[in-house]
Amino acid sequence: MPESVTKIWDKIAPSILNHCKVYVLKRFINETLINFHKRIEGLVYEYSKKLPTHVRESEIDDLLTIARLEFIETVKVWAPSKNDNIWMLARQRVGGALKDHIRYITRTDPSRVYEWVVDAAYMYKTVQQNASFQEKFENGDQLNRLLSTLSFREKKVVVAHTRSDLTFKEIGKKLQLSESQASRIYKKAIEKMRKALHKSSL
DNA sequence: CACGAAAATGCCGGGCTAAG
DNA sequence: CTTAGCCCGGCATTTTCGTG
Repeated sequence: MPESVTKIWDKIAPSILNHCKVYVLKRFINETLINFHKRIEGLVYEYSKKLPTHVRESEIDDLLTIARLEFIETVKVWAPSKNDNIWMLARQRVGGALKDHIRYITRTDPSRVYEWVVDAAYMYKTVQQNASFQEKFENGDQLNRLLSTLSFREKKVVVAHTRSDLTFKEIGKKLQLSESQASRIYKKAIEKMRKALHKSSL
């Protein structure tokens, strides 16, 4: 293609693309959403796992709606010439939208969200399915009891990762282990705690 | 001690997110 | 959108354990 033609094309391409998008969105919006429904839902679900149970239950529908809307927004701004895989971009933006929403409700009504990340990452991993866990956990010795079921090394890894916020790589360095080994020990420890908790709740 | 099973470990490559 | 860093699991290898 001669240079002049390329130049013209560059100039009109965006608007052509735009017309296509508008058309497709109008015509096939439902199909598109169905196509991505599983992934969007999965994303929302994953994100909601980080939240306290009562927040998750009251917000999950809103989050789903927000996710869908943001996905549509993403289609509008998507530039296929840069990356033909829209999901890469969509996941990022949808995730951001979810966070914004949580931030928003936190500002509006702080009592609805309780400080979840700070001190207790493992609590959520440990008790996702156990709704009554919050009451039990209010006395901290439940935690101590669970920690006592772990070996010295496991305790060290769990505390380092949750409380001190170290990466597995750093923990590994400290304890003369590889990153993956630290990861596995951590996972095993969490599993152990989960089982212990489940047992004691019966 | 010898040998096979089971557990622990390290490397590597892929998926995912946060930051740029 | 791209990149860098993190986590994780599969696979191969080493170490530990249990038994004759």
